[in-house]
Amino acid sequence: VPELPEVEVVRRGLAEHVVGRRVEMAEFSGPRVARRHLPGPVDLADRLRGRVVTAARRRGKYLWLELRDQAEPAWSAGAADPAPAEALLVHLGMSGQLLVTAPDGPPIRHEHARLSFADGGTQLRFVDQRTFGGMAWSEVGPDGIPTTIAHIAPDPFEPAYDASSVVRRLKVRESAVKRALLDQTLVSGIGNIYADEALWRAGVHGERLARTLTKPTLARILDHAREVMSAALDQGGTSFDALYVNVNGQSGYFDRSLNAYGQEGRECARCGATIRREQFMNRSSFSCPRCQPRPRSAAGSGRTQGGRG
DNA sequence: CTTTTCTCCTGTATGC
DNA sequence: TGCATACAGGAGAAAA
Repeated sequence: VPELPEVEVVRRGLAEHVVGRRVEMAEFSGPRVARRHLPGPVDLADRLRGRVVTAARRRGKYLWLELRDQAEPAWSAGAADPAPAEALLVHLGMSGQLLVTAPDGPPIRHEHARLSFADGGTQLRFVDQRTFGGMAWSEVGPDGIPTTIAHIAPDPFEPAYDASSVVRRLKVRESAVKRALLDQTLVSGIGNIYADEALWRAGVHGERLARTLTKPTLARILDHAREVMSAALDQGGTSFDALYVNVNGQSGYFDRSLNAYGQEGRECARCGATIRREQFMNRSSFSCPRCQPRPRSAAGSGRTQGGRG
């Protein structure tokens, strides 16, 4: 499941293998992969053809290829402001992969999009088993962010990220703190795995109401989220090779030293208690029963009681 | 307006 | 062995 660190690994791969190249042709398997692009896949392909990829950028779990008409910045000659860029926006969803492959190979299973380049070199393919991910075209706003994801908050690694502002918004949230951490309009990049890890590190149960936690505690949770994602990114850089922009959320990164997520039945690394698994927001949550005691009253609402043994 | 639930999808694991 | 079911879950639409 690609969260911020995994998406960043992909972005780096794109920066290395795709930036600077001119798109010769884009092909899409059908409307679903381009469902966020309302004019449809044919229009999307038209918008990509002939454009030069000038950058690979990311906010949270979204990434995008910046598109311009030429590689050389027109403004370097000393004219006016640069023309606003456009972007091919990509979200990997749960199972999306961007793969750099040899040109003109046979379709990969679940391949939904393919970009070929004018240099005749490697191709970029979007492969997604569950097709929760997708691609869309977007203008880029004056802040450098595609306008279609203007509602996505800065992630903890951006200069625009303001932790104290996030804490203030958490302080008035009428919902469980884990639900808030997963809200990409509050802070982006955190998914189920790193939310559980951050809460474990902070020693806070995810179903506690956000507004009942102190500001220092909320700040600590956010700091832990950034730190655990940073550590994961350090480890994730390895599973990469020349022709393979790895997105393989499965094998490559599962060596991550997780303390809570997926650790049901194992000993808590801090206190030795047995890590438990509970259902929350119809998802699995993992926590330490001793380090992260449940709130007294049901905080998150919804179906919170674990139904699995 | 804020918050919660529902829906999309398919490979893998588990149960009877 | 075979078939049915649970599960993984990000994000936006829809509902409350």
